[in-house]
Amino acid sequence: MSEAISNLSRKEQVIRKAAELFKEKGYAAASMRDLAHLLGIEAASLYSHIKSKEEILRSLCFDMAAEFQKSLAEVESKKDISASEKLRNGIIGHIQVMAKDLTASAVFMNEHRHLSQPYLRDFLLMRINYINRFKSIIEQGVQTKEFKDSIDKKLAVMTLFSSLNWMPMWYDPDSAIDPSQLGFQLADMLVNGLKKND
Amino acid sequence: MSEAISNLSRKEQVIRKAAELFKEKGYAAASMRDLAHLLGIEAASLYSHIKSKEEILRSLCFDMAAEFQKSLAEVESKKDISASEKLRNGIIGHIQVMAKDLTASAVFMNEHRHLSQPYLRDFLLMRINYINRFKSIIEQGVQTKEFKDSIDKKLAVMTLFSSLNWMPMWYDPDSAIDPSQLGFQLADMLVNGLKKND
DNA sequence: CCTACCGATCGGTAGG
DNA sequence: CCTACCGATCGGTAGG
Repeated sequence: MSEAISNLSRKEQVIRKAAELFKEKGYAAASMRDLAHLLGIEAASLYSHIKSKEEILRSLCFDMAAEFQKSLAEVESKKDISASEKLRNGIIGHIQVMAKDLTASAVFMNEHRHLSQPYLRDFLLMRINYINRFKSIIEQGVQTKEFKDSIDKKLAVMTLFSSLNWMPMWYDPDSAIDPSQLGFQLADMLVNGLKKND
Repeated sequence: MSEAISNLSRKEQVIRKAAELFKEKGYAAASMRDLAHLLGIEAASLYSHIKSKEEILRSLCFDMAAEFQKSLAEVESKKDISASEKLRNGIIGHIQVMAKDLTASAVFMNEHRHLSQPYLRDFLLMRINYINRFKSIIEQGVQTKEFKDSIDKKLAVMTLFSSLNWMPMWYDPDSAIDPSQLGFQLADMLVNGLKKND
Protein backbone atom coordinates (compact mmCIF):
# COMPACT_ATOMS: atom_id res chain seq x y z
CA MET A 1 0.00 0.00 0.00
CA SER A 2 2.80 2.41 0.76
CA GLU A 3 4.16 1.30 -2.59
CA ALA A 4 0.96 2.41 -4.31
CA ILE A 5 1.11 5.74 -2.53
CA SER A 6 4.70 6.33 -3.48
CA ASN A 7 3.94 5.39 -7.10
CA LEU A 8 1.11 7.85 -7.17
CA SER A 9 3.20 10.67 -5.85
CA ARG A 10 6.03 9.86 -8.23
CA LYS A 11 3.53 10.01 -11.09
CA GLU A 12 2.44 13.40 -9.78
CA GLN A 13 6.05 14.56 -9.77
CA VAL A 14 6.46 13.46 -13.37
CA ILE A 15 3.31 15.31 -14.42
CA ARG A 16 4.21 18.51 -12.59
CA LYS A 17 7.71 18.56 -14.04
CA ALA A 18 6.26 17.85 -17.46
CA ALA A 19 3.93 20.83 -17.06
CA GLU A 20 6.93 23.09 -16.48
CA LEU A 21 8.69 21.68 -19.51
CA PHE A 22 5.61 21.88 -21.77
CA LYS A 23 5.03 25.46 -20.69
CA GLU A 24 8.61 26.45 -21.38
CA LYS A 25 9.30 24.70 -24.70
CA GLY A 26 5.83 23.82 -25.94
CA TYR A 27 4.48 20.26 -26.02
CA ALA A 28 5.82 19.30 -29.45
CA ALA A 29 9.32 20.65 -28.80
CA ALA A 30 9.58 19.06 -25.35
CA SER A 31 11.10 15.58 -25.52
CA MET A 32 10.67 12.74 -23.10
CA ARG A 33 14.46 12.68 -22.79
CA ASP A 34 14.36 16.33 -21.64
CA LEU A 35 11.75 15.39 -19.08
CA ALA A 36 13.66 12.36 -17.85
CA HIS A 37 16.81 14.46 -17.52
CA LEU A 38 14.98 17.02 -15.36
CA LEU A 39 13.88 14.17 -13.10
CA GLY A 40 17.32 12.57 -13.02
CA ILE A 41 16.25 9.29 -14.62
CA GLU A 42 16.46 7.61 -18.03
CA ALA A 43 13.76 8.30 -20.64
CA ALA A 44 12.63 4.67 -20.69
CA SER A 45 11.97 4.82 -16.95
CA LEU A 46 9.25 7.41 -17.40
CA TYR A 47 7.03 4.71 -18.85
CA SER A 48 6.72 2.89 -15.56
CA HIS A 49 4.83 5.96 -14.30
CA ILE A 50 2.91 7.13 -17.33
CA LYS A 51 1.53 5.39 -20.42
CA SER A 52 2.52 7.99 -22.98
CA LYS A 53 3.55 11.60 -23.49
CA GLU A 54 0.03 12.51 -24.47
CA GLU A 55 -1.42 10.97 -21.33
CA ILE A 56 0.42 13.67 -19.39
CA LEU A 57 -1.02 16.41 -21.57
CA ARG A 58 -4.49 14.92 -21.20
CA SER A 59 -4.38 14.86 -17.45
CA LEU A 60 -3.09 18.43 -17.30
CA CYS A 61 -5.75 19.76 -19.68
CA PHE A 62 -8.74 17.86 -18.33
CA ASP A 63 -7.90 18.37 -14.66
CA MET A 64 -7.76 22.12 -15.20
CA ALA A 65 -10.98 22.03 -17.25
CA ALA A 66 -12.75 20.25 -14.37
CA GLU A 67 -11.62 22.92 -11.91
CA PHE A 68 -12.89 25.71 -14.15
CA GLN A 69 -16.25 23.99 -14.59
CA LYS A 70 -16.61 23.49 -10.86
CA SER A 71 -15.84 27.12 -10.14
CA LEU A 72 -18.33 28.45 -12.68
CA ALA A 73 -21.07 26.04 -11.61
CA GLU A 74 -20.79 27.39 -8.07
CA VAL A 75 -21.22 30.95 -9.32
CA GLU A 76 -24.24 29.98 -11.44
CA SER A 77 -25.92 28.27 -8.48
CA LYS A 78 -26.20 31.53 -6.57
CA LYS A 79 -29.57 33.09 -7.33
CA ASP A 80 -30.72 36.67 -6.95
CA ILE A 81 -27.46 38.33 -7.79
CA SER A 82 -26.97 40.85 -10.56
CA ALA A 83 -25.24 40.06 -13.84
CA SER A 84 -22.27 42.26 -12.99
CA GLU A 85 -21.86 40.50 -9.67
CA LYS A 86 -22.16 37.12 -11.35
CA LEU A 87 -19.59 38.21 -13.91
CA ARG A 88 -17.29 39.44 -11.17
CA ASN A 89 -17.59 36.19 -9.25
CA GLY A 90 -17.00 34.16 -12.40
CA ILE A 91 -13.85 36.13 -13.15
CA ILE A 92 -12.54 35.90 -9.61
CA GLY A 93 -13.22 32.16 -9.57
CA HIS A 94 -11.46 31.58 -12.85
CA ILE A 95 -8.42 33.55 -11.75
CA GLN A 96 -8.25 31.74 -8.44
CA VAL A 97 -8.32 28.38 -10.18
CA MET A 98 -5.48 29.49 -12.42
CA ALA A 99 -3.48 30.96 -9.56
CA LYS A 100 -3.50 27.58 -7.81
CA ASP A 101 -1.39 26.22 -10.68
CA LEU A 102 -0.13 28.82 -13.12
CA THR A 103 2.05 26.29 -14.91
CA ALA A 104 -0.77 23.84 -15.62
CA SER A 105 -2.95 26.82 -16.61
CA ALA A 106 -0.45 27.90 -19.23
CA VAL A 107 -0.33 24.35 -20.63
CA PHE A 108 -4.13 24.18 -20.61
CA MET A 109 -4.31 27.36 -22.66
CA ASN A 110 -1.41 26.93 -25.10
CA GLU A 111 -0.90 23.21 -25.60
CA HIS A 112 -4.37 21.65 -25.67
CA ARG A 113 -4.32 21.69 -29.46
CA HIS A 114 -1.79 18.84 -29.40
CA LEU A 115 -4.42 16.53 -27.96
CA SER A 116 -5.37 13.79 -30.43
CA GLN A 117 -8.93 12.83 -31.28
CA PRO A 118 -11.35 12.20 -29.70
CA TYR A 119 -9.85 14.08 -26.74
CA LEU A 120 -9.35 17.29 -28.66
CA ARG A 121 -12.98 17.32 -29.69
CA ASP A 122 -14.15 16.76 -26.11
CA PHE A 123 -11.86 19.47 -24.87
CA LEU A 124 -13.08 22.03 -27.40
CA LEU A 125 -16.70 21.20 -26.64
CA MET A 126 -16.11 21.78 -22.95
CA ARG A 127 -14.39 25.05 -23.70
CA ILE A 128 -17.13 26.37 -25.96
CA ASN A 129 -19.67 25.41 -23.30
CA TYR A 130 -17.69 27.32 -20.68
CA ILE A 131 -17.44 30.40 -22.90
CA ASN A 132 -21.14 30.28 -23.69
CA ARG A 133 -22.02 30.26 -20.01
CA PHE A 134 -20.03 33.47 -19.55
CA LYS A 135 -21.78 34.81 -22.63
CA SER A 136 -25.14 34.04 -21.00
CA ILE A 137 -24.17 36.11 -18.00
CA ILE A 138 -23.37 39.03 -20.27
CA GLU A 139 -26.63 38.58 -22.19
CA GLN A 140 -28.52 38.48 -18.93
CA GLY A 141 -26.94 41.81 -18.02
CA VAL A 142 -28.03 43.29 -21.34
CA GLN A 143 -31.59 42.08 -20.78
CA THR A 144 -31.80 43.60 -17.32
CA LYS A 145 -30.37 46.83 -18.80
CA GLU A 146 -27.36 46.56 -16.54
CA PHE A 147 -25.09 46.41 -19.59
CA LYS A 148 -25.43 48.42 -22.76
CA ASP A 149 -26.85 46.61 -25.76
CA SER A 150 -24.57 48.41 -28.21
CA ILE A 151 -21.68 46.07 -27.44
CA ASP A 152 -20.91 43.07 -29.64
CA LYS A 153 -21.42 40.11 -27.33
CA LYS A 154 -18.93 37.86 -29.05
CA LEU A 155 -16.31 40.58 -28.79
CA ALA A 156 -17.14 41.12 -25.14
CA VAL A 157 -16.87 37.48 -24.16
CA MET A 158 -13.72 36.86 -26.21
CA THR A 159 -12.08 39.94 -24.68
CA LEU A 160 -12.91 38.57 -21.27
CA PHE A 161 -11.70 35.11 -22.14
CA SER A 162 -8.46 36.40 -23.69
CA SER A 163 -7.65 38.48 -20.64
CA LEU A 164 -8.29 35.57 -18.34
CA ASN A 165 -6.24 33.10 -20.30
CA TRP A 166 -3.20 35.24 -20.83
CA MET A 167 -2.85 35.91 -17.16
CA PRO A 168 -0.56 32.90 -16.51
CA MET A 169 1.87 34.36 -19.06
CA TRP A 170 2.55 37.59 -17.22
CA TYR A 171 1.23 37.35 -13.67
CA ASP A 172 3.96 37.20 -11.06
CA PRO A 173 2.68 35.33 -7.97
CA ASP A 174 5.19 37.22 -5.82
CA SER A 175 3.83 40.60 -6.88
CA ALA A 176 1.98 42.97 -4.58
CA ILE A 177 -1.43 42.22 -6.07
CA ASP A 178 -2.99 38.93 -5.05
CA PRO A 179 -5.21 36.75 -7.27
CA SER A 180 -8.56 37.78 -5.80
CA GLN A 181 -7.65 41.46 -6.03
CA LEU A 182 -6.60 40.85 -9.60
CA GLY A 183 -9.96 39.25 -10.37
CA PHE A 184 -11.80 42.10 -8.69
CA GLN A 185 -9.87 44.71 -10.64
CA LEU A 186 -10.26 42.90 -13.94
CA ALA A 187 -14.01 42.66 -13.39
CA ASP A 188 -14.12 46.36 -12.53
CA MET A 189 -12.18 47.22 -15.63
CA LEU A 190 -14.47 45.25 -17.90
CA VAL A 191 -17.68 46.44 -16.29
CA ASN A 192 -16.80 50.08 -15.55
CA GLY A 193 -13.95 50.74 -17.97
CA LEU A 194 -10.82 52.80 -17.54
CA LYS A 195 -12.62 56.12 -17.65
CA LYS A 196 -13.16 58.20 -14.59
CA ASN A 197 -16.89 58.35 -14.04
CA ASP A 198 -17.31 61.34 -11.79
CA MET B 1 15.10 39.39 -64.30
CA SER B 2 11.76 37.69 -64.74
CA GLU B 3 13.49 34.72 -63.14
CA ALA B 4 14.33 36.79 -60.08
CA ILE B 5 10.75 38.01 -59.87
CA SER B 6 9.34 34.52 -60.13
CA ASN B 7 11.80 33.29 -57.49
CA LEU B 8 10.70 36.04 -55.17
CA SER B 9 7.05 35.27 -55.58
CA ARG B 10 7.70 31.56 -55.16
CA LYS B 11 9.49 32.33 -51.91
CA GLU B 12 6.47 34.37 -50.85
CA GLN B 13 4.23 31.41 -51.65
CA VAL B 14 6.38 29.16 -49.50
CA ILE B 15 6.27 31.59 -46.59
CA ARG B 16 2.52 32.13 -46.80
CA LYS B 17 1.81 28.41 -46.95
CA ALA B 18 4.21 27.88 -44.05
CA ALA B 19 2.29 30.47 -42.03
CA GLU B 20 -0.91 28.47 -42.50
CA LEU B 21 0.83 25.27 -41.48
CA PHE B 22 2.56 26.83 -38.45
CA LYS B 23 -0.71 28.34 -37.32
CA GLU B 24 -2.55 25.05 -37.63
CA LYS B 25 -0.05 22.59 -36.14
CA GLY B 26 2.37 24.85 -34.30
CA TYR B 27 5.95 25.50 -35.49
CA ALA B 28 7.58 22.53 -33.78
CA ALA B 29 4.97 20.02 -34.94
CA ALA B 30 4.95 21.27 -38.53
CA SER B 31 7.49 19.44 -40.66
CA MET B 32 9.19 20.63 -43.82
CA ARG B 33 7.81 17.52 -45.50
CA ASP B 34 4.27 18.65 -44.58
CA LEU B 35 5.02 22.04 -46.07
CA ALA B 36 6.51 20.59 -49.25
CA HIS B 37 3.50 18.33 -49.67
CA LEU B 38 1.12 21.30 -49.42
CA LEU B 39 3.10 23.00 -52.17
CA GLY B 40 3.25 19.87 -54.32
CA ILE B 41 7.05 19.57 -54.26
CA GLU B 42 9.68 17.47 -52.49
CA ALA B 43 11.01 18.60 -49.10
CA ALA B 44 14.54 19.07 -50.41
CA SER B 45 13.26 21.49 -53.04
CA LEU B 46 12.13 23.96 -50.38
CA TYR B 47 15.76 24.80 -49.73
CA SER B 48 16.21 26.46 -53.11
CA HIS B 49 13.74 29.11 -51.88
CA ILE B 50 14.54 29.43 -48.20
CA LYS B 51 17.66 28.87 -46.10
CA SER B 52 16.03 27.08 -43.19
CA LYS B 53 12.77 26.41 -41.41
CA GLU B 54 13.58 29.08 -38.86
CA GLU B 55 14.23 31.68 -41.54
CA ILE B 56 10.54 31.40 -42.42
CA LEU B 57 9.51 31.92 -38.81
CA ARG B 58 11.84 34.89 -38.54
CA SER B 59 10.45 36.63 -41.55
CA LEU B 60 6.87 36.06 -40.38
CA CYS B 61 7.54 37.35 -36.86
CA PHE B 62 9.71 40.33 -37.73
CA ASP B 63 7.61 41.50 -40.67
CA MET B 64 4.54 41.60 -38.44
CA ALA B 65 6.51 43.35 -35.68
CA ALA B 66 7.58 46.05 -38.14
CA GLU B 67 3.97 46.63 -39.17
CA PHE B 68 2.85 47.00 -35.58
CA GLN B 69 5.65 49.44 -34.81
CA LYS B 70 4.81 51.53 -37.85
CA SER B 71 1.16 51.70 -36.92
CA LEU B 72 1.83 52.76 -33.33
CA ALA B 73 4.45 55.33 -34.35
CA GLU B 74 1.88 57.01 -36.54
CA VAL B 75 -0.58 57.24 -33.65
CA GLU B 76 2.10 58.65 -31.35
CA SER B 77 3.05 61.32 -33.88
CA LYS B 78 -0.37 62.95 -33.67
CA LYS B 79 -0.25 65.70 -31.06
CA ASP B 80 -3.08 67.35 -29.15
CA ILE B 81 -5.32 64.34 -28.87
CA SER B 82 -6.62 62.89 -25.64
CA ALA B 83 -5.30 59.67 -24.10
CA SER B 84 -8.55 57.84 -24.80
CA GLU B 85 -8.43 58.90 -28.42
CA LYS B 86 -4.79 57.85 -28.66
CA LEU B 87 -5.66 54.53 -27.08
CA ARG B 88 -8.55 54.07 -29.48
CA ASN B 89 -6.36 54.84 -32.48
CA GLY B 90 -3.65 52.51 -31.24
CA ILE B 91 -6.15 49.69 -30.85
CA ILE B 92 -7.74 50.29 -34.24
CA GLY B 93 -4.30 50.40 -35.87
CA HIS B 94 -3.18 47.18 -34.22
CA ILE B 95 -6.35 45.38 -35.26
CA GLN B 96 -6.10 46.62 -38.82
CA VAL B 97 -2.52 45.38 -39.08
CA MET B 98 -3.63 41.97 -37.83
CA ALA B 99 -6.66 41.88 -40.12
CA LYS B 100 -4.42 42.31 -43.17
CA ASP B 101 -2.90 38.90 -42.35
CA LEU B 102 -4.65 36.94 -39.63
CA THR B 103 -2.57 33.87 -40.30
CA ALA B 104 0.78 35.61 -39.89
CA SER B 105 -0.64 37.38 -36.83
CA ALA B 106 -1.45 34.08 -35.19
CA VAL B 107 2.08 32.81 -35.88
CA PHE B 108 3.54 36.07 -34.56
CA MET B 109 1.64 35.63 -31.33
CA ASN B 110 1.92 31.88 -30.71
CA GLU B 111 5.12 30.71 -32.34
CA HIS B 112 7.69 33.45 -31.74
CA ARG B 113 9.07 31.53 -28.78
CA HIS B 114 10.62 29.03 -31.19
CA LEU B 115 12.97 31.70 -32.46
CA SER B 116 16.58 30.93 -31.53
CA GLN B 117 18.95 33.44 -29.99
CA PRO B 118 19.74 36.22 -30.63
CA TYR B 119 16.50 36.64 -32.59
CA LEU B 120 14.29 35.68 -29.67
CA ARG B 121 15.92 38.30 -27.50
CA ASP B 122 15.46 40.99 -30.15
CA PHE B 123 11.86 39.99 -30.64
CA LEU B 124 11.04 40.14 -26.94
CA LEU B 125 12.73 43.52 -26.58
CA MET B 126 10.63 44.90 -29.41
CA ARG B 127 7.51 43.49 -27.85
CA ILE B 128 8.16 44.92 -24.40
CA ASN B 129 8.89 48.27 -26.01
CA TYR B 130 5.57 48.11 -27.86
CA ILE B 131 3.67 47.21 -24.70
CA ASN B 132 5.36 49.99 -22.74
CA ARG B 133 4.29 52.54 -25.32
CA PHE B 134 0.67 51.49 -24.82
CA LYS B 135 1.29 51.66 -21.09
CA SER B 136 2.52 55.25 -21.50
CA ILE B 137 -0.72 56.17 -23.19
CA ILE B 138 -2.67 54.76 -20.26
CA GLU B 139 -0.42 56.54 -17.76
CA GLN B 140 -0.90 59.76 -19.66
CA GLY B 141 -4.65 59.29 -19.31
CA VAL B 142 -4.31 58.80 -15.58
CA GLN B 143 -2.22 61.98 -15.28
CA THR B 144 -4.76 64.07 -17.17
CA LYS B 145 -7.47 62.54 -14.94
CA GLU B 146 -9.15 61.02 -17.98
CA PHE B 147 -8.66 57.54 -16.52
CA LYS B 148 -9.09 56.55 -12.89
CA ASP B 149 -5.91 56.05 -10.92
CA SER B 150 -7.31 53.10 -8.96
CA ILE B 151 -6.61 50.68 -11.78
CA ASP B 152 -3.47 48.54 -11.83
CA LYS B 153 -1.64 49.73 -14.93
CA LYS B 154 0.09 46.45 -15.61
CA LEU B 155 -3.26 44.67 -15.45
CA ALA B 156 -4.80 47.26 -17.74
CA VAL B 157 -2.13 47.03 -20.40
CA MET B 158 -1.93 43.24 -20.29
CA THR B 159 -5.72 42.98 -20.58
CA LEU B 160 -5.53 45.21 -23.61
CA PHE B 161 -2.66 43.28 -25.10
CA SER B 162 -4.30 39.90 -24.46
CA SER B 163 -7.52 40.98 -26.12
CA LEU B 164 -5.66 42.29 -29.13
CA ASN B 165 -3.51 39.23 -29.60
CA TRP B 166 -6.20 36.63 -29.26
CA MET B 167 -8.27 38.23 -31.94
CA PRO B 168 -6.74 36.19 -34.79
CA MET B 169 -7.87 33.04 -32.97
CA TRP B 170 -11.58 33.78 -33.08
CA TYR B 171 -12.24 36.63 -35.49
CA ASP B 172 -14.05 35.56 -38.63
CA PRO B 173 -13.14 37.92 -41.50
CA ASP B 174 -16.46 37.07 -43.19
CA SER B 175 -18.48 38.16 -40.17
CA ALA B 176 -20.73 41.20 -40.13
CA ILE B 177 -18.36 43.29 -38.05
CA ASP B 178 -15.37 44.74 -39.90
CA PRO B 179 -11.89 45.23 -38.39
CA SER B 180 -12.16 48.98 -37.78
CA GLN B 181 -15.56 48.59 -36.11
CA LEU B 182 -14.05 45.84 -34.01
CA GLY B 183 -11.22 48.13 -32.93
CA PHE B 184 -13.66 50.92 -32.15
CA GLN B 185 -15.84 48.64 -30.05
CA LEU B 186 -12.92 47.12 -28.21
CA ALA B 187 -11.61 50.58 -27.36
CA ASP B 188 -15.08 51.59 -26.18
CA MET B 189 -15.32 48.49 -24.04
CA LEU B 190 -11.98 49.09 -22.37
CA VAL B 191 -12.50 52.81 -21.85
CA ASN B 192 -16.19 52.88 -20.96
CA GLY B 193 -16.85 49.33 -19.81
CA LEU B 194 -19.88 47.13 -20.29
CA LYS B 195 -22.06 49.05 -17.90
CA LYS B 196 -24.80 51.32 -19.09
CA ASN B 197 -23.84 54.81 -18.04
CA ASP B 198 -27.09 56.72 -18.25
C1' DC C 1 14.47 2.20 -12.53
C1' DC C 2 18.15 0.47 -16.03
C1' DT C 3 20.46 -1.22 -20.61
C1' DA C 4 19.78 -2.05 -25.10
C1' DC C 5 17.35 -1.18 -28.78
C1' DC C 6 13.38 -0.34 -32.52
C1' DG C 7 11.29 1.91 -36.64
C1' DA C 8 9.92 6.43 -37.88
C1' DT C 9 10.78 10.91 -38.75
C1' DC C 10 13.29 15.14 -38.42
C1' DG C 11 15.98 19.37 -40.83
C1' DG C 12 19.10 19.71 -44.15
C1' DT C 13 23.02 18.71 -47.99
C1' DA C 14 25.32 16.97 -52.36
C1' DG C 15 25.01 16.81 -56.84
C1' DG C 16 22.59 17.18 -60.77
C1' DC D 1 13.01 21.23 -58.74
C1' DC D 2 14.53 16.08 -58.20
C1' DT D 3 16.92 11.64 -56.33
C1' DA D 4 19.54 9.89 -52.93
C1' DC D 5 21.02 10.30 -48.72
C1' DC D 6 23.05 11.96 -43.87
C1' DG D 7 23.38 12.05 -38.75
C1' DA D 8 20.40 13.19 -35.04
C1' DT D 9 16.59 12.61 -32.47
C1' DC D 10 11.95 11.15 -31.60
C1' DG D 11 8.29 8.21 -28.62
C1' DG D 12 8.19 3.94 -27.04
C1' DT D 13 9.13 -1.45 -25.96
C1' DA D 14 11.49 -5.79 -24.24
C1' DG D 15 13.41 -7.76 -20.68
C1' DG D 16 15.41 -7.58 -16.49
